[in-house]
Amino acid sequence: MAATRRRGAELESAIREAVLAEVAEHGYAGTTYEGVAARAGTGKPVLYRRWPTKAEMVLAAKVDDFVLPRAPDTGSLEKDLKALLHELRSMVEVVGRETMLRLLADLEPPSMGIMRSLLLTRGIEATAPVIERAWARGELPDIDLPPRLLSLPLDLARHEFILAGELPDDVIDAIVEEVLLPAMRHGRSA
Amino acid sequence: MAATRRRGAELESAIREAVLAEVAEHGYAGTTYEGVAARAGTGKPVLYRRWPTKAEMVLAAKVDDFVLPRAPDTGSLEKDLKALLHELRSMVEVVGRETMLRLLADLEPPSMGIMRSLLLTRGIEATAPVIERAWARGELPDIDLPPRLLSLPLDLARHEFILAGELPDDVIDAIVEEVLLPAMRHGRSA
DNA sequence: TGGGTTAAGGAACGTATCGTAACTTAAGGG
DNA sequence: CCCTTAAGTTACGATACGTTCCTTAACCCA
Repeated sequence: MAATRRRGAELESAIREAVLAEVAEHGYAGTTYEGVAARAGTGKPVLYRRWPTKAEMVLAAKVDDFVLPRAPDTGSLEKDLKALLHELRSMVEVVGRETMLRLLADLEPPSMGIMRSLLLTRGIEATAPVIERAWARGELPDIDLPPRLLSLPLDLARHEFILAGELPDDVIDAIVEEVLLPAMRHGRSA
Repeated sequence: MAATRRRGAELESAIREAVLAEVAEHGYAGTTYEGVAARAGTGKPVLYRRWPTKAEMVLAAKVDDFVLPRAPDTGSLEKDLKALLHELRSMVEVVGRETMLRLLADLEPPSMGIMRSLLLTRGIEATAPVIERAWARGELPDIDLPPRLLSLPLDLARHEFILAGELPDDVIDAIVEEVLLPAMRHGRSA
């Protein structure tokens, strides 16, 4: 049928687009190897050769959506933190609650570790510049915060999103005002 | 074949035991209507008549495992909080990470809301007595903490368990010392 | 106690997806 | 230009799904 036969990057990106489209259209649970293969104009064996499980296939297609949230310098720690969580919200909404939960449930040790450290590392990396700016402004004592405190903002927001399926503005405000600011202003140094 | 035919509570508890055994043996993903029916000595239609989805069937069997963690009075807020998280650990280990994640992913609005408010309510109820004892000891200013701060201990522990699959002692210590105590001692009142 | 209603028990169905196994034949490299 | 690799295609058995139908035991109530 197909006079031509794709290889390498061309094929991979066609598959990637098919995976994303299927997940967007039918959800993670409704995404199947057969559906992806059909949409990508290829066959199941081509997919199985690359990813032994659906979870790894979806993760490979979605991994670029796990971007690093970057908070703008708003002039204050409180506003920076709120801006950071707004950034995160856009990000998790792209990934989606169902996909996030099923990836966490389906992925096995090798890939699971990658995803976990990706979430953790990003959580710390994203918050670090916000803290450094607060130091520069004199809003926080100039001592290192423990890693757990650095990952706290994204951890709390993620937990909220996983449970509630959304992250409304007032919840962001409450997290920042009631939890993050007190903990960071008075937290133990590392 | 069966000269006798069970009904009501007798049948329900046989099914319940079968669900728990199947989940324990094959995991949530490996649990099927057919497996449960076979183990309970009944048929699939009997199960489908009661629960339209596997998630609701498992939730019904597991709901009693979502107990309220009770922290003993250890004499200090710090130790009370650590004891509370140790209690929670026993609880979530019974439910299991995979079951927790897949229930969160599979349950639909009606049952999902029940589970969510169950987690949230328990999280607040479990922490409240710990805070009251801290007030009595003079360890905390005698002002109401916002609900988000009350649910924070179990929220953080749950998030850790969901991501890491375990909740080691040193993580409990770090959560309490680096996050919970600073936040609670200096948190805004409600 | 008898008659009627409910639902348990059992079997079978078509459908969908899984994961794998062949086979052919383009595509790309030496 | 040959030769290795792997894309594309078809087909397979196995498993679980969700449903339908039928029988008859268990229970309720008159």
